[in-house]
Parts: sequence; structure tokens; C-alpha cells
Amino acid sequence: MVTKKITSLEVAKLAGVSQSAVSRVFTPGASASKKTEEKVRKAATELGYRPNVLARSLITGRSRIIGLVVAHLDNYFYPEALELISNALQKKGYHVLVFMASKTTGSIDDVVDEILDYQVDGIILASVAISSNLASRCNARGVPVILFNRSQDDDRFSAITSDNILGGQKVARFLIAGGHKRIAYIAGWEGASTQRDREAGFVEELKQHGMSLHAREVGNFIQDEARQAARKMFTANEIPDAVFVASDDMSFAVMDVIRFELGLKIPEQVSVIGYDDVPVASWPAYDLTTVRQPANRMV
Amino acid sequence: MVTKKITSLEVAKLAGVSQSAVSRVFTPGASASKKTEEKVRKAATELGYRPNVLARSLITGRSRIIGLVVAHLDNYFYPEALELISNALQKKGYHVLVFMASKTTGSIDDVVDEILDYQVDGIILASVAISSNLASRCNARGVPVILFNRSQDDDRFSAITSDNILGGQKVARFLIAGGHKRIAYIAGWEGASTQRDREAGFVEELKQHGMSLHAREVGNFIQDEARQAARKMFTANEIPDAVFVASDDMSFAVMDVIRFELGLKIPEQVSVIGYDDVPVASWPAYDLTTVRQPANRMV
DNA sequence: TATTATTTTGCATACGCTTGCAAATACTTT
DNA sequence: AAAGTATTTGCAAGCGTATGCAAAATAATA
Repeated sequence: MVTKKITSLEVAKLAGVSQSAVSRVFTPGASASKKTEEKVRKAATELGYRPNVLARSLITGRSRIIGLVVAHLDNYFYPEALELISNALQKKGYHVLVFMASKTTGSIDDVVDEILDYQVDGIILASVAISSNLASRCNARGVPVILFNRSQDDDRFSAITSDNILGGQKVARFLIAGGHKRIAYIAGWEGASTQRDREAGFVEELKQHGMSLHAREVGNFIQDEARQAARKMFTANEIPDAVFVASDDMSFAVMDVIRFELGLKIPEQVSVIGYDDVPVASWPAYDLTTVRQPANRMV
Repeated sequence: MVTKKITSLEVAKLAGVSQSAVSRVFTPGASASKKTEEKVRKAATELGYRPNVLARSLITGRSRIIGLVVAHLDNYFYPEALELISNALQKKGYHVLVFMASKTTGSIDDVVDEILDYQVDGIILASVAISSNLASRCNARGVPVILFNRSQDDDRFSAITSDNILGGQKVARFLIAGGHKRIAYIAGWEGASTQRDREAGFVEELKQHGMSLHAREVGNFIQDEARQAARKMFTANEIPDAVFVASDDMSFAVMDVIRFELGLKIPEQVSVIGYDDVPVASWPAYDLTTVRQPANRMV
């Protein structure tokens, strides 16, 4: 039932070579003669041998594992990203260890600590901030940290984001070109750089055209709060004729409120524009920089 | 810059105890006196020591890693599941290593092989089939495999699914109660047990009420194909007045076609009912058995 | 063919930790 | 206080692999 584990030693014995020979065959970039390689390979398949990644990692110090911390898997932008990231890394022989940083778990720092225990070769933080203290810990251990879809004023890690400022500007231009006069904004969580940049670009571009925000509410990237924000915004005296919502996810909630609760027509009476271009939506929105970048930067 | 790695040995030296003592402090269920534990803990925090999970795994043979193979992360049912699973496992000290089994990668078997290299403690296959050969390999290595949202006639692994037959029946009853006369079905991939069971339950229940399928198309759980299916179904002579779509994901596509391409009203002219209860939708659909089960079964 | 340059191979050690075993210490009990 | 029992502790042997080093085998050169 519980078949014995097959180690490189057993393969060596069967192939009539030393254990190191076996190791060399399975280590890319090591020298091994044609003949022994053949013998080893044969013995290996016969025994169904596969090298133990963990033991290997113990020696090399690198695990070929990338830790990924993600908070909102329910925001459909992230599964998409996860899929791309995972695929890209897989192609390079890495794998993704997923850690949830939701409300249930404590602070992010604890999670990152756990990640470090796995001797990961790198960490990707998706829309998650990290404490300075921990940052230096990672740095000290030589573990690169990259922030995905969020930047932070810390030069110890690189951040992958789309140009959110430009994105905000584009949206503004688009709405202005559409002849809208009362343009509003529903913000995401204000601590997020993505939110800040999008709003900055948006407002700046409005100003360039001699306009300003007609209304502003905060949705914190949470659907429920976005709903609240929309209700408040669209039950005011003079309602906006266009609203830019900081994420697609919130946009859905906002649209639901506008259409089904308040009975307004989109886009006849109100234009709604989102951000992220998640598959569900296909609104004109700035397109995120290819997610494939992380994989390259990682190496 | 590259600070030396902190091993248990260094902690031991600082604390003035043996290395095994340190190990024991960090191994739950090992004996250690109050006094030494205190000394060790102090030295550990001072040095910022954290045990190396990989080295531990090498000895114990268990890695506290669960491999998760998932194919369609773009079907919104899975991110949700992933989040729940990951959270549940995290609470138990396990972590999830994600492997994509998309078209890009070769066969599932290769992927599972890779997983085994990581000495995982278990494997979860989400909507993915496994070859019999590989199944026995896993079995041989004592790695439990569980199928999530898909069952297979193989008693070597347990499968977690909702009662799809019952689900299909419920949908049928619901539609019949709604007075529908021309009830159609858009199937998922026919190799999937979930699809089979849902359809079986559905058709069976229709028959109980002296009805039969008015039309049937196959969508293979793919949105594009579902769209095709819907077009075909709703441009026929006598169109259905209700359609059960085997997954929510496909339902969206079907609804788009019905409403925006064909201009029919939902639910006035046609009722559409999906399956999975993904957050985006809130149609009356059978509710999936709690995803928390895997975590428990795992142990 | 003899000599040197090159590649291959085995030996032995290390990676950071757990764990069985026996010695040492602490705590009970009469 | 002595003998006995229960805990704690250190020692040392691994877990499965990679790798520096020196010996052996092979290829290249004269």
C-alpha cells in the first residue's frame, strides 16, 4: 500500500552509478556523459523516480515558489491576474503559493512571515500594503517583493501598476468629449495609490478643460459602500449626468442602483464608466499593462 | 545587505542551549521546560529566527502544502471556491499551491507530477479529470486526492460535489411551478459529472410531470459556445419559454444573446435559470454545498 | 604511442531541521 | 534522606539532494 519512497540513491543503485551521478542528470547545467544519463533516465522511469523539490531547495536555498498575497479574490480583476501570473510563472518553472489576506487573518505582516517560512524566491502583493519593518526583513533575506496594482513610496520593491494617472485622464477626456456637464466620481479606498492616481489624473484633466467634479463619494472598492455612495449621489438635487467609478467591481453595484433602484437609463440619462476592464464588462476603460511583466521582472 | 540566514543553531548558541532544544520549542507537542522555552523564545525574537518549513518537511515528510489544480479561473465560481478553500486551509496551517491546468500547459498528468514533486500533503482537483495511472501513483505515495465539483468512478479519491441531481430536480420543479410549457436545456461539457447529474435530475423530474425537453443544446461550460447554443435555440420555430443553463457562467452569455441580440424580455418572454449561485447572479438556483467541506475531509 | 587537456565520476560533506535514545535533572513518595 | 518516577536535555543520526574536490576515464594533441 504505502510504497517506499524512491530516492536518488535507489535509482543510482539500479543504474549502477553513484548518487551524485543521478543528481547531475536531473540538474540542468551539470556534466554527465551520454551513457550514464541514459542509464539513469532508464532506471528513473522504471522506478518512477522524481527528484524531491524540497530537499533540493534546502541545499540551493531557492524553492521556485512565489508567494502571492491577495486580499479581494472576489473582485474579479484578481482571479484574472492570478491566472496570468500563475501561468507565466509556471512556464518558467515557478509556482504560486496563495495566501489570503482577508479580514479573517490578522495583519498582512503575519501572513508575509508565514510566506518567508517557505523560503520563497519572491513575493507578490496584490493590492496590499506592507509595513516598513517587514519590508526590510524581506530585503535582508534577499527576497524580492513586488507590489501588484499598488505602489508604495519605498524603493525596496518594484511595483507593477498600469499608468493610473493617464487612465484617469483618458476617462475624463472621454466623458468631456461625450458632452457631459455634471461629472462625478466614486472613489476607491483612499489609501490606495491606484485610487489616488486615477482620481488625480481624472480631476486634473477636468481642470484642464475648465471643469471640476460635480460630486464625489467614496466606495472604498467595496460593492456595498459603492451602492451607498451611488444612492446618496443620485438622490441629490442635481444628479450627475456621468460618473466615473474607480473600479469595475464597484461599477456593477453603482449601475444596479442607478437602473433598478432609481429607474434611470444608462447611458441615456447617466453615463457610467468603470476601471479595470474585467471580462464581465467591456466598457471603454484604460487597459491594464500586461500582467506578464511580473514574471520577467521576477528573474 | 545579505544578512546571514538565522538557523536554529545560532538561536541555540545565543540561548545557551542545544539545537534540539530550540527545535523542541518550535515543535508543538514536544517537551520543554518553562525556563528553556523562555530563553529560546527570547533569543529567537532577538535574532528574528523562524524555522525553515522546507527543512522540517524534509524530515517529517509532510509539507503542509496542498496542491490545487484549477482549469477555469475565469469561471467566477472558482475564485470564490479558491478563496474559501485557501482561508480554511490557512486556518489549519496549510497552504495552497496553485497550478493552472489550462490549454497552455500539457496534460493534467504532467501538472500533477509537478505537484507531487513538492511533496504535497494532498491534492485538490477542481473540475479536472485525472488518469487512472496517475491516480494510483498518488495513492502509492499516500497523497490523498480529492475532486472538487466533479466526481469520477474511482474509489481512490473522494469527491466533493453538491447534489447535482437534486439540484437539477429543484430547477425542474421551479420551472414547472412557474407554468412553463416549453422547457429547454443548455448543457455543459458532457464529460463532466456535474453536467450529467444536473441534466439527469432535471430531465427525470420533467418526466415525472409528464414533460420532456423542448430543446437541448451543448455549451461545454464555455461562454462562446453557450452563445452559439442560445442563438440556435432561440431562432428556431418554436422557441422555449424557459431554459435551464448548466452553469451561471454560461447563463450570462445566454441572457446577453436573448436580450440584446434577439430583443426578448427576461423573464416575461423567457425564463433563464442558472446554476452555481456565483455572486454576480442571484437567481434562484440550488445552493452549492459549503465549500468548507474539503478542509475537513482533508485531515 | 606518450603526454597533456578535458570531461566524467565518486566520495564526502553540507543544507536546517526532527527524533530516538540515554544521561541528567527535577519532582514524588515512603 | 534515599529510592523511585517523571521530565528535560544533549548527542548523534538521519531526511534527500547538490556540489567542491580529487581521482579516473576519455579526448585531443604532438
